[in-house]
Amino acid sequence: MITDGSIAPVAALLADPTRVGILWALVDGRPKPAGELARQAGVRASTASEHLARLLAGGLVVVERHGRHRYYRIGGERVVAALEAMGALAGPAPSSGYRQSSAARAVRHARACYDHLAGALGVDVTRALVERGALVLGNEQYEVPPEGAALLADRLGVDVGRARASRRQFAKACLDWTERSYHVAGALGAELLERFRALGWLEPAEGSRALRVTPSGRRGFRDVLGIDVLSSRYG
Amino acid sequence: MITDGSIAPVAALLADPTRVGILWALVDGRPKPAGELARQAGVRASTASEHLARLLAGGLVVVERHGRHRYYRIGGERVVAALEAMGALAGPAPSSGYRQSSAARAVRHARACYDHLAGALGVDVTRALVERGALVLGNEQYEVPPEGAALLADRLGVDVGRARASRRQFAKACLDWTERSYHVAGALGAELLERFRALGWLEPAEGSRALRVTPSGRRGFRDVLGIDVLSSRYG
DNA sequence: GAAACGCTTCGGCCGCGACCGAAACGACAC
DNA sequence: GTGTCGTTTCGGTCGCGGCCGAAGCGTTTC
Repeated sequence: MITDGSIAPVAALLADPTRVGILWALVDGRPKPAGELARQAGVRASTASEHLARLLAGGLVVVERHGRHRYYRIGGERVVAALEAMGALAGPAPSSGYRQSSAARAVRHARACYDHLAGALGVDVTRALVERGALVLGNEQYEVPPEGAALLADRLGVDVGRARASRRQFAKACLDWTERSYHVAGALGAELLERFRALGWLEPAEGSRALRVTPSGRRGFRDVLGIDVLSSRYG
Repeated sequence: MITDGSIAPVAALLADPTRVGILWALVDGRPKPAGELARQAGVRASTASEHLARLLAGGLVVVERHGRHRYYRIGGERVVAALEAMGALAGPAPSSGYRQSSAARAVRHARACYDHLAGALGVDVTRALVERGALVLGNEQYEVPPEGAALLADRLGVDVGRARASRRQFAKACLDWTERSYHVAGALGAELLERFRALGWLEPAEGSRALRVTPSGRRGFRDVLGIDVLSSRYG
């Protein structure tokens, strides 16, 4: 919102395919060195460096220096939201009636939004954890009572203490547009996603952002959280 | 969502201040002729025409021909959502901690989202109408029972029949990000906003989009809908 | 019919920016 | 120290696109 007329410069940052490619390579939340981003975007290192400098100045990415590498991360969920809004503008045919593309359905199934778990699965996981007393919805964020922490550690191997020690917001309650419901984000959301990956319940699909539920993941979600991944919601 | 990598061309449409100015002049939902848009954007008619042609090709605006005029309208709520997402990217300082600017607060107070009433006031109006039986929330949209139509006509002068006859969706339930609650949109939402304007309850503030509640509006919202505009929600 | 008006198309000018290769700048390894 | 590697900075080329004025097209008015 707000925006006097000043959105043009930041929109210009998204107006170049190379820069969009760089951002798209970063939406999974993992930091990546400039060289890899250059390779993925299909340009020389010098060109990518210029793009990264502009994205940095615009706040769309942030840097961390590690030795002689510079790791770039996405600049925040606002950036992902903007990418998705632009995608909604570019995706559907200009005609008014919009229907979901198969790609959209695939992504909807389970996806890594920024670096926490969003989409239908993220909402269901969050609800299941609330039902089991592992999460309590407070003001704009979730809390984890002591018995909840034990449950998360025992059943899922989640290290709540580590998430709490992070400098990031602990367990933000994030509203998912398409699901119209909350899911847990922040440090705890990232930790959950990391555990699901480590447990082999989720694995990256071939296409960039989507996550696939593995057979063992189906069992895990059903037995531990009571979520039936085969239900119609995920069709 | 979706977005293979194709968002760059549509982002380029928002990368020019003149085009953004044109779109910004259209977000209130009223159709405007090309000449007026050129004047508001501060360019010659020929330049504006080129911009409008590009916006049209991208689906960001639509045209209607009336006599020798061509009236342009905004291309849909998706466009407004994209503008707001870009504004969220441009507005807050690059540093992480985000706080609302005074402009944001002013706009939040009451605003014309697309052409229906959104923001805190839109949500409250919708809730008040639901409480009084004028609206019933159905599946993704509101319905107006017969006694509700009578109430809307008597107390506010809203012509429900005309809204129902419109080719637009009648009374879509639209989720407001910042308020995290529904408000009524579609033809009925536009009709409501029009009535509030005609009654003199709302008037445009100096800054483009914001709407101001007039003194008589304060009385009206309180007496007819039980909404206290002075409450802290609107601060 | 002619004239006025709204809008679009065309030609030309100018500047921004995307790209690359070469060179400079660190950080690490030996 | 020297060499190597990841990254940034610099110079130069090239094409895209925003801007205007003039001309063209369609509509309304007299």
